Amino acid sequence: MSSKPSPRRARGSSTPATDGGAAGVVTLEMVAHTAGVSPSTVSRILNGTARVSQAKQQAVDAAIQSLGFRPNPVARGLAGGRTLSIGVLTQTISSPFYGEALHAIEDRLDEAGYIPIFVSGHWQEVEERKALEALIARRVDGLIVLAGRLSSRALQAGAGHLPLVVVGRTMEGPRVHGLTLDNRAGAAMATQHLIDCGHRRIAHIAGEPDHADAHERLAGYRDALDRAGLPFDPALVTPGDYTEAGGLLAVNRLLDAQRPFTAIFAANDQTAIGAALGLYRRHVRVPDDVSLVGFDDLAPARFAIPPLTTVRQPVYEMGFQAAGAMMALLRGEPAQVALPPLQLVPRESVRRLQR
Amino acid sequence: MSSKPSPRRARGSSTPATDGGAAGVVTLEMVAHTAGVSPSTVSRILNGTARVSQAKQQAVDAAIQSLGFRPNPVARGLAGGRTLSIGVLTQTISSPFYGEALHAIEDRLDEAGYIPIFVSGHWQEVEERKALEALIARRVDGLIVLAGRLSSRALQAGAGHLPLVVVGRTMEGPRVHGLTLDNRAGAAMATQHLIDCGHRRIAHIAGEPDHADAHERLAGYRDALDRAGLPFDPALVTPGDYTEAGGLLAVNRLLDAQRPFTAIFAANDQTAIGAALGLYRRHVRVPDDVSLVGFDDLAPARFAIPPLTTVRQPVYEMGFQAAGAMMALLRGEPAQVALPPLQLVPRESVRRLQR
DNA sequence: TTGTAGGCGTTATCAT
DNA sequence: ATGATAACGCCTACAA
Repeated sequence: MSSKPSPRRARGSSTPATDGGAAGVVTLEMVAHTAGVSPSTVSRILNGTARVSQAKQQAVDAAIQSLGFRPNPVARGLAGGRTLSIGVLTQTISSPFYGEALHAIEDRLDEAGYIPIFVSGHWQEVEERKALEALIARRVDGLIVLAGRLSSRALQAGAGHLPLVVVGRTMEGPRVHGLTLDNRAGAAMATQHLIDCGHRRIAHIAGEPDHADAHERLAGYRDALDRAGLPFDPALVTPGDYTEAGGLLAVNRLLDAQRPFTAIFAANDQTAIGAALGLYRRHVRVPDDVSLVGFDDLAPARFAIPPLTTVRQPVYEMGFQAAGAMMALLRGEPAQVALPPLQLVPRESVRRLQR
Repeated sequence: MSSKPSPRRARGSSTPATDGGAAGVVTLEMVAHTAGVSPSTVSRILNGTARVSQAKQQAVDAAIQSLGFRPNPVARGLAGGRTLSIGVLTQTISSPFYGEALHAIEDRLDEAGYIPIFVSGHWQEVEERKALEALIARRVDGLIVLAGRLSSRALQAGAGHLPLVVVGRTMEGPRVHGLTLDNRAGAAMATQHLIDCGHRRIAHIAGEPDHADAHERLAGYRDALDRAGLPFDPALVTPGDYTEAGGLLAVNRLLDAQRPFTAIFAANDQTAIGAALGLYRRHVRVPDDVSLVGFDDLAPARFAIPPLTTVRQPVYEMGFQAAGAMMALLRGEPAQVALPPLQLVPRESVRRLQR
């Protein structure tokens, strides 16, 4: 004989419950019951896994409505292996730069019924690795990585079999996709703009030394100089770290070096804004005395004093496309992405030199 | 007789696997097996649910190590009802203001082994409600809400039995906690500073009309005026919307009104920065012609030109404390939070008037 | 202290 | 097309 130990909770109890639908208690099984079908049928309807008769379809739909049923993603994750969640490894959740990308990822994923799970790596390998593990333990269905220090190999290994989309890096593979922007061309564009305005002695405040894009931007700066037949003067290049404070320090070094220049191309907007403050402190006027160009076109650039001429990076678009690429990978399709090109946004921080 | 249909996947197979620990395949059952104990024992050790003998303790620890076992949160969520995740309803993931709070929440939660799940409400009731539902469907263990439009009642109802921490609102209850800052006092502080510097005709650019804190800041502004025996001139108060663009527009209105003023207290930093640009455009110098004070002390304030005098809101701290309060609620303890007070941060946008 | 067994809410396989 | 039924990986009431 089968003695049935009291279950932990009465299940599928026939209490229709007057509770109007307090979240969380309505199960698929209850839906099946009130619709007079089997749980499998309900599941099929929910997932479109197979065709079902009109009659049952309707009955189930009705039951779902009246009971206010919401499938439990946790149970789904366990049973089906899909959690409808995508892990997003970012560097700082509050980054002015990536914030917009996160926003976009959220928007795009939401469209598809997915939810992003954000974790921060803080630009540190160990943390990034930990974060990746946490995500995988959470059984995310895919991984989107925004920049970071982890090597591509480590990422691939870390992701295992999960589809992977990496922003800011070129990667290709069956379940892997990388999205990049042409930093070098963008930097050349910025520099060229200064040259077009008659500047000949153009300084550059570089980015964080071990970010690949910092090197690319420096290369773009040199490209433009070369193309214009202008000499490259190492004394006019000084390191920054992509922060305002770094820009401030850098511009002081530049000024102290006594090497004349009429314009500065900063590796990003934050650096440019810091530089602008540095110039202000030393009573060097922008753009009257020195012209300034940034890179990124974050919100603060538009309201800087004076408004900052910069190179627009389609950050939101990048996030959106990254998420889109992930959805494609998940469907087993190749990821097709077309990012809008970088664009120069002329504002008021550059002066055209008289001659 | 019982015919056993082939299971979906071989389970607890005795294959030790040379895979060194490819994430996700090692189950608690396998740990139990290699440690020579029952699964419940392993579970108990993992959760500290009961005392176990030293010997088994060691054996299990060893097994966990060697197998590289990581408990599956999804399964845990299903079985135990705890997902070790906290839902965080924010308004915009890329908000310069809440970004820092999110960062803090992440930090604090991480300490406790929890993970935040961020969703955005975009300041819209319907979205906020949807977001809340999504979080609950995901079986988060608690809810942290950052501002928003949802009424406290709706929040309470939406959260159901889940512990709830709300930032920017006063709420109390057994499983509910609200964190607030004294916006009114902060605004009074800012205004008082201007008064102390000799300003008598002080304009105010208000915040988003239907944010409670906008009203509080306006009230604080009036408080200071009253205390100093200065008249309140409605013509010197104009609405803003907490954005730079709003500040720009507002300052134009102020200037066009031809009503003299020597200082502006803006409802937040973004507004102040927009106002600064507006003044710059009209060739009104800050602080020489007009002094300017903001509110929040976000990063851009420090590098504005000139650096903005403002009232520091401990945003990071708020996020940190909110998460801490949640952890307390989860332990069944009352939430104790002590936020640092608001502080005036004098920088360079205020001029002391000669007399 | 430890083990056994049933259950969490779904999905997927097999059979009809 | 539909229904049983086992399984996903873990937790916990109960028994020992």
